[in-house]
Amino acid sequence: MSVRLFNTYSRHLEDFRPLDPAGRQVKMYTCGPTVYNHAHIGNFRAYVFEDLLQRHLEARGFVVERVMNLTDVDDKTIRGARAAGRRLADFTQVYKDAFFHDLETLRIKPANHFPAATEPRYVERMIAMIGQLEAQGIAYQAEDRSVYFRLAKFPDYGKLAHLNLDELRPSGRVNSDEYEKENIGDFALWKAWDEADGDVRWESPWGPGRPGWHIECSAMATALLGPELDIHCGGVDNIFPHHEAEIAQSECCTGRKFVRHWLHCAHLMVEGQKMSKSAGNFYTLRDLLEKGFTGREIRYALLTVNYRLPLNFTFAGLEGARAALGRIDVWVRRISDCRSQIADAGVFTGGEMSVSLGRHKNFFQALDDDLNIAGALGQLFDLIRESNSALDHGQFGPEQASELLKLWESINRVLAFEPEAAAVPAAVLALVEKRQQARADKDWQASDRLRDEIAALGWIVKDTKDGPKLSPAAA
RNA sequence: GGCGGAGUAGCCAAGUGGGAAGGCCGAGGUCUGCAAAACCUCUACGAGUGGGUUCGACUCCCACCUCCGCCUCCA
Repeated sequence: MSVRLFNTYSRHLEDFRPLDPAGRQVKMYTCGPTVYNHAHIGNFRAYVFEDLLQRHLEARGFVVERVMNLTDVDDKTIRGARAAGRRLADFTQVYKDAFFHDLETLRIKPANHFPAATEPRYVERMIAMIGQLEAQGIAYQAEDRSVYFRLAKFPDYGKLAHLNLDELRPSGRVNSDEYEKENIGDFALWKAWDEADGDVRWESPWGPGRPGWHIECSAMATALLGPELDIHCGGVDNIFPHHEAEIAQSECCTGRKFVRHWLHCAHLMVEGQKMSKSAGNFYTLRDLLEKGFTGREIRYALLTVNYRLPLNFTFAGLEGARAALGRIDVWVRRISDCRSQIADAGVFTGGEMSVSLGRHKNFFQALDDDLNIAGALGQLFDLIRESNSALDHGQFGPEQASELLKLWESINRVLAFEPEAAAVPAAVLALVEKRQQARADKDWQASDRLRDEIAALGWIVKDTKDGPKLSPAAA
């Protein structure tokens, strides 16, 4: 079975086929952050979804080359830099660094390229593309000295969003004083400099200014991945007008179909409410880390709902994520321990790995179906229950455990849920030793006191039939 | 007004024209010095509401209600 993905353009599930004749190389572009503040969990939902997509494609044998852009010049970054009294590049660098740190916390695989809009080679390319559009009569400079895309020249505009532009009703945002444009829908390719921009300016054939937002993605995507992309992702709010504009610019410049598969993830709600600063439910990653949640717990919470459905992000959900991960942790540790044991012929009576192999296969088949993560996790938890039961009944030996761990590793390469292997301090190990002696002596008071001492050092000790097990107190 | 998405247990959530996955929480039990874990069992006679098609509808169709998104630079 092949990977099937919902394509925003066709509004249908489609078999995924990359352009590469060998069917292996995948060119993937993902819209990245505008670095004017810390990214919020809504942003990260999109990045976690894109990470799952990449990892699953890799599990299916594809080689993914991914680009994620950084928008480091626009109205918001310029405004922020001015308010902070800093140079634009210094201002955005803070948020770029924070962004990369956050990606690591959430175990998101780094893209192969993180191009920034202000890099000279990309600004040059944007100017070149605008020049090309102007030569074709598609771009024009208006009286305000900005350069616009002439929508009348691109009839396909609106097809991605399935909007009929003739029926568009003016919303409150449109009636700005942009009367210089030929058509209300024409979007900026080059924004002429004005005083509010300060020293943020590049020279161009149309005078000083800066690139429009949309051209940035077209320039960087085609520079790094070529004229045709296999996959382009973003949040649903990027569909219109950003991605429409990207299609228009790119296809007019290259004469080729820009993107084969468009994927967009739905928005996130917080505690059933729209996330907004005024509602007080606006969270960045660091807000949640300060509340004691870990990156992988947040990753789990962001990942467990299919990307096309709205996700209700709640603290109860985070607690649930913590508990579910704890269940996985215990299971992984259990089969790891089982593997490292010498087979006990008296207990081990033969395994039934066919069940587990079936679950493993089903896990990946669920993801093939437009990243059905809930279905896939259902298979994983069935696998956990079945193998736990087999362990309890002695129908499981080191060889089976070894096989099962390999299956888990391939699953974890997609989920990235495995706990960090925290090194146990020698002091804790020494206390555990002493406690074992106390238990052997049936000195329960000493045993309980030692358990408290171990807890005070941040570790929880549990007595299983295979001996004491340690785990960090805070997941 | 146009276009699109969604309503399944206390919470999250999946598949399916014919027995309603899975996770969290909860209850009982086995095990255990205790605790925890693990394991076993139980928890929606019903799927927003009302119709219709069908031998049979949570699934298909229609209407209505509610929520969410987009409608010119918010993931």
